[in-house]
Amino acid sequence: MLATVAAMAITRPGPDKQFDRDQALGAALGLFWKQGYEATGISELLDAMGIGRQSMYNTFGNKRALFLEALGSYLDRLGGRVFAQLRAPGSPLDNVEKVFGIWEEMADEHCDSGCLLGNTVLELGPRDPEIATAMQTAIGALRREFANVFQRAQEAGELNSELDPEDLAHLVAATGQGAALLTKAYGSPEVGKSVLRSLSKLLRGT
Amino acid sequence: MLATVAAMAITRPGPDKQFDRDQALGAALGLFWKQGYEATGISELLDAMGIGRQSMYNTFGNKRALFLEALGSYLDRLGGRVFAQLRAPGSPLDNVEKVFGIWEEMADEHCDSGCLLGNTVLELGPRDPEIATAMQTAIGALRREFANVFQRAQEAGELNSELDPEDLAHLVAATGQGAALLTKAYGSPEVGKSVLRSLSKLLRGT
DNA sequence: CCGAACGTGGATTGATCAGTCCACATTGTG
DNA sequence: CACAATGTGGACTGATCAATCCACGTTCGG
Repeated sequence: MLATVAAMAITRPGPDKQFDRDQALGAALGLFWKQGYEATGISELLDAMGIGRQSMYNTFGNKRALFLEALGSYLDRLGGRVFAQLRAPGSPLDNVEKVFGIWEEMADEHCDSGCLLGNTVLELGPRDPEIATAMQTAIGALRREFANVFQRAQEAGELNSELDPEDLAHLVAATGQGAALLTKAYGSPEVGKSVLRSLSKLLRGT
Repeated sequence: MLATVAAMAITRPGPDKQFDRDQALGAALGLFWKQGYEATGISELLDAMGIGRQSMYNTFGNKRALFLEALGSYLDRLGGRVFAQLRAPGSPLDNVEKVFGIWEEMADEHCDSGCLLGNTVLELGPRDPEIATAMQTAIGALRREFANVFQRAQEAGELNSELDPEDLAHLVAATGQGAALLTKAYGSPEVGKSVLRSLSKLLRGT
């Protein structure tokens, strides 16, 4: 499971850790996100996390486990925002566009990192079946949520009912990934944002 | 330059190479394409190419140069087909859909490899400025060609003239990359093909 | 106040990698 | 036939990597 293990509640003897676990994990996430798994070395991670070697191994296990935790926190955080927005009351198509807004915000703040989900699919998918399966699951969850919201949009008369909600969900997932890739390719958010706005227009039927 | 250096025309003494350079390059391309640059080792390359270590270094220089040649041949081959189709006489929008057909064909034949252009952007873009620039150039050339064809489509009345051809070109480039990514994520061509067909429908105005 | 348990950091290890060295085989030339 | 030039393959090298070992400092329980 990629789900983060809940922090141990039992009090135990000995000194507490001298660093903030979540902050260290966030620093590791930033590096993995921008550089990828293999291109990020342990020493580099330790510098960014501000902790020593043994502390990292004691706390997270090994490099792969650290990466899995960082990936899980990324998916939880981003997925949480996106899913909440898609399920929010109000116009379904407006909610889709608000999700595009979240993605544009990400492009602004992380224009040279892309999307960790897509990055991981390409780098680790071919040689790590467990990660590949987890990524399929994450994409599938996103697609299902979009399919639902497109279904509601059709029922509300906001969307051409000849289109298949499942296919549109695939299209949105693919275009979102492509926008993240172009954003990283150019190191600037403008192209990716233009992509999302064009897709909005097409979905609106113009 | 990524352009392949023309084979030397001058005859020279000594024995000829005992292998087919293009075939060896193709084998290397297949591995880099599927696995990425770092995940592909020299020994693995040599096995697939069917040649010895020293032959590879004599012929291609080093791993990076071998990769650049493989990448160049990929871009030349695929770009050649796509550009020719976009410039072909006839309906501009039909030509766009025929390019989608080329991409679907690629998804069928290489469903677990994705697109080497996108793969390279994500893996090597952040730490190899020369490659990053080359990838920007390749994407830019593709985008320009699509923008031209969308312009012609609008002049022919095939496409809503309120849309910006440049933005649409970005959208198509992004969605194509996203479709390749989803194809690799699932290891099957169906999702990617559905994405391209949905995009076709939307471009046709439903 | 002492001792056990834990966190920490520097030194070390074993594996793996790209790249090189060198001896040998093969071919064309004088 | 012999020499020179080139292609080839196995052994080797130096660097880098993740991961471990071990000695030290700190904190809490009895």
